[in-house]
This record gives sequence, structure tokens and C-alpha cells, in this order.
Amino acid sequence: MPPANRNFERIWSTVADIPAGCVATYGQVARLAGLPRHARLVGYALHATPDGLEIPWHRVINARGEISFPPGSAQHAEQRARLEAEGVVFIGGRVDLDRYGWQASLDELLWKPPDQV
DNA sequence: CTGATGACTATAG
DNA sequence: CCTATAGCCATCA
Repeated sequence: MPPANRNFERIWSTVADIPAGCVATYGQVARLAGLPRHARLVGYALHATPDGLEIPWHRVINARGEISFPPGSAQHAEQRARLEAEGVVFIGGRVDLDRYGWQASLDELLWKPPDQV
């Protein structure tokens, strides 16, 4: 169990707070998780998500509003399918972040387990 | 230990 | 729209 797992837990927790029908960028998740400038770590954390931990990973996309998986890959197709199932519309392979971007409310940010505050 | 890699971002030209 | 640069961190060879 690497010590870095603590950062990963924060990231997973933040991703879990993303409501259905919304999307968040890697940098946004990192910032809300208390890890600014660590967008890359978010991607790595999601990649290293342990089996059994179910989080809405598909609601995390890059800053351009596009899926970061290579087009044509199974993961890309699955992520897009999951988002579209939640009502997210893709235009030209991109999502309108102004419309679907998650804007965390104060309540959501404060809604964290005591040991993480 | 060192260097490369990755589901990244922001800024600048 | 593109490329180049720099920053950041965990993991792996």
C-alpha cells in the first residue's frame, strides 16, 4: 500500500461527487481534490482505480471537452456511450463544457468525510 | 538511482 | 487550428 494512495483517495472521492449528466476536467478534479497542478495524477489515479471501487470515471474528460482515449478504442466508445446515456451531447466529438461542465456547489465541496477535511 | 511514460494543463507564438 | 515549453507526480524498466 503506497503512501500516495492518500492522494488517490482524494481524487476518487472528488470524482465520485460528480453528478450524473455533468462532466469535469482532469485539472478541475485535481483542484477540487486539493491537488492543484496535478491533472496528470488524476489520469493516473483513474487508471489505477482498483476493482470493486465504482466511480463515475467516464465523467472526467480533458480540458478541451474531449475524451482523452484514442478515438476508436473500446474505452473511448464506452465512455462516450455512458455519457450519452446520461444526456450529455457530443458535438464534433466534443462536449460543451459551458453547458455540461460541473460547477461544484459549496454544499458539495463541504460534503466530505470528517477525516478528509 | 536515473530516465521515460502517461486517461493532463496553461501559456505563448 | 497548430507547435513548443514548462510544471507536476506516481510508476516502471
